[in-house]
Amino acid sequence: MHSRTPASRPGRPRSAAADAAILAATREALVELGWSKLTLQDVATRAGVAKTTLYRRWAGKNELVVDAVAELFDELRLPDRGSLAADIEGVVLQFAALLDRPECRSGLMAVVAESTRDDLLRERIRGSIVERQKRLVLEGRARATERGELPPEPEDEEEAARTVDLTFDVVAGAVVHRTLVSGKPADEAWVRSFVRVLLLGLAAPS
Amino acid sequence: MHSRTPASRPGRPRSAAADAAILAATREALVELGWSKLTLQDVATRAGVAKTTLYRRWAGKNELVVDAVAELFDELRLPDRGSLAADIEGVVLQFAALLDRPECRSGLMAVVAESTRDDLLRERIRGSIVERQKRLVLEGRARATERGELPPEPEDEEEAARTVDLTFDVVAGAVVHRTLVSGKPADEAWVRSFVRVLLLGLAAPS
Amino acid sequence: MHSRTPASRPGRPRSAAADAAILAATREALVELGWSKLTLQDVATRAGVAKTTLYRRWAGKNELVVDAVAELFDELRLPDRGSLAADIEGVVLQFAALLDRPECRSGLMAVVAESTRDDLLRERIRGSIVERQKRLVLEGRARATERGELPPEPEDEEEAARTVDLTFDVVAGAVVHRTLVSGKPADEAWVRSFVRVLLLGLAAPS
Amino acid sequence: MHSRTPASRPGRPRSAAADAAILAATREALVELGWSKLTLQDVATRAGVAKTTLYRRWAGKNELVVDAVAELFDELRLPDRGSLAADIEGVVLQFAALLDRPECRSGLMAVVAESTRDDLLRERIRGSIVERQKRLVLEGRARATERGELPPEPEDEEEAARTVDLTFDVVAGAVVHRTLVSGKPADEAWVRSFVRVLLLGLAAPS
DNA sequence: GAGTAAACGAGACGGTACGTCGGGTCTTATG
DNA sequence: CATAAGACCCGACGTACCGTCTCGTTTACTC
Repeated sequence: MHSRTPASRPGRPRSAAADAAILAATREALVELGWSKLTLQDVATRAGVAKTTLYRRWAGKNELVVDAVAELFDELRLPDRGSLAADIEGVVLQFAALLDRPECRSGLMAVVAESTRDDLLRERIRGSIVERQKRLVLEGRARATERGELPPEPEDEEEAARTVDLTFDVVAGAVVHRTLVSGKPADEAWVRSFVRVLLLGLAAPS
Repeated sequence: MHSRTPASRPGRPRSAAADAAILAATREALVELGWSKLTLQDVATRAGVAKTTLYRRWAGKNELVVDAVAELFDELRLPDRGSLAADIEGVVLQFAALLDRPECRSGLMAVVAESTRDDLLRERIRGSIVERQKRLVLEGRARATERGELPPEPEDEEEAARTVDLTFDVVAGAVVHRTLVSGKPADEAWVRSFVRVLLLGLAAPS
Repeated sequence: MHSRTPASRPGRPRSAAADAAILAATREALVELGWSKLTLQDVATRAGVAKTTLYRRWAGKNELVVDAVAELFDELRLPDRGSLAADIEGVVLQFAALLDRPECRSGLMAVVAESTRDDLLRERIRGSIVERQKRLVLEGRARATERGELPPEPEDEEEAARTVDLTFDVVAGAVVHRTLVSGKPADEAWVRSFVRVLLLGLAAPS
Repeated sequence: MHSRTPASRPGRPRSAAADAAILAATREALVELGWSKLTLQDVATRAGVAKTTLYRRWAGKNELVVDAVAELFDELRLPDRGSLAADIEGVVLQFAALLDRPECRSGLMAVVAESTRDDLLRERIRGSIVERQKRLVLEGRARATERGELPPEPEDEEEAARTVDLTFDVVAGAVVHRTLVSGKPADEAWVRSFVRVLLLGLAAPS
């Protein structure tokens, strides 16, 4: 294993404070300017840092924004509200609130768009954002299985993973589409309808 | 009603051929370069047109790409395969194929990202792309209701519209998320699983 | 000889009023905008004329401005003030006043500058402006010779022409340089000093 | 006195070589293209420099060309040929040769034309070109006075300055007009005639 | 506590695209 | 035919941002 903490390399160490300041400044700039008008010089200035310092740590705008946005998603929590439906409603509302924050709206879609032509960037997004948050699905599923609300997990691990992926794509996709494409709020009423369809299907009697 | 066909305005009329050539050139450039490296000068050159001609018709890159991509979505058709599930599978596969085309991948997410800070652009996207394709949901729903696969539409018109919106967000969102965010193919197996969840719910016995 | 008055050519005849309006509009625009910011579209609009009409009559900006400025020089008159010195002073003051008008300042030097790379333009300037005004030198010289202020003209015609040219270059050049390059007014005091040098030479006792 | 050499300002210092390369490239482009077809991008490319570097140092085409042309004038020298007439003839011939160089012809008149509407530019021209070269008049005058060819300088300083200015306007103006407006060469014969008039006046017996 | 090596702030630099503007040509319908 | 209107192609404009570089300075660790 290569030295992760290189036993203090020679020379002046990188400022730890700078990283945090830069990410915060990036989010601040995203709020005020949005992705396309955000400039790295502006971020550097807001962070009280030189542009070179910024380039020493991130390869470019995309990578920086991925990291800045990724931190936001770690705030998500799966509440225990007693039933699967209520639990999902809770986390979906949090997710909707997150997507309502301008730094998230502007940044997330932009890097996803860039990632369609940049495989490294896609992997970075998947690693930093998508896969990290599948923990929520896993946790909810486990809790629901325990409660008897869902059938036991299939023994086939791949099959189980596919179900998690599908669930995540449906939930995340629906909320993102509602919020950013349709441009309507994912409010409590909508979330209730959505979770109903998710659990019971479209064909269920209303 | 104001004159829609202004009985020949003075001066040389705009070239009708130019519009089509520009939109085609835009898609071509999206395929080769992707959104972020696409330049209007390049599009103009491909279309055999001056840059000014392009700016006379569209306000900028965003508006141009929306129109170029919107045309693609009109190719979608709802096949009649005998059952609701099969119909949805059919159209979802078409949608997935569309999102697999580079001109669509690069362009669509980018303009959605821009639209988070530009209300006019969002409306343009909604009008040109989203609302236009809800026809597919309406048609599928009507056909399924006729077949007895879905309960009759609610009498409340707003309620009905909400259901259509929700269905569209779930379907479009899931496919987009699978394809562009998770970066995995929306192949037949995945579509079958997805439609099963959509119609019967997550809790359904497998 | 080709038909100068074409006995009514077929089709609509050219508007005679347009020419005058365009030249006047050109001078007006020169006053307000100067050479470099003057646009042909603007001139056309001021003249109440379409741009095509303008291009049908002049090859471009340079030719148009030469004609517009040339008209101004025809106002110059050689006054009879009784002595050669006084006559020259009179015409030089007129010339200075002309060069003080913005339409002249801006236009004249600009076309001269262009003419350094465009032989047709130089000939046009010479024909329309320079040679036309040598009449003043000829007239003044004749009058002075008659008065006995100058020796009789040399019999050699070329020699005589050379003297006229030299005189014109010295007078016109000095005034232009004073006014446009040195940027100081060619007022009465300066003109008096200048004419003294011109007639008596630098070495003359003051 | 404020720091002229600011003890090394922060940041990368400006490339000294770039300035010279740009001015040389400007003259080269003036020769090949002339003022009106000269583009800053082309100059930058010739100089092996980015367009931005050029704009960082000069406000625009006018300022750049003034500096590029001004350097040429510093080559002028007043030869000592033994008499005032011969000295003037010598420097006038140099001046004529200078005005025969395409980079000078195109550039000089163009910036003078622009300066009629731009006071800062006029001052720049005066400072960089006109006033600098009055040294030649001063030197010639001093030498001639010493030789007894000219009466001693007036004690009134303003009066003396006025004479210098007048001489400069007459000499420079005549040569410029002969060369650029009349479009004929200021060759030895012409220069001899001119200097004769300058020193002895028009009325002198030939 | 001097030496070394890297991080750092500042800003110049080579590029590239932007959106605008003017020149000059053309294509309409109208006079 | 000439004209008014305006679209069209072309190319330069001046600006902005990118990502790299080159300075002088600062801050640790090492010998």
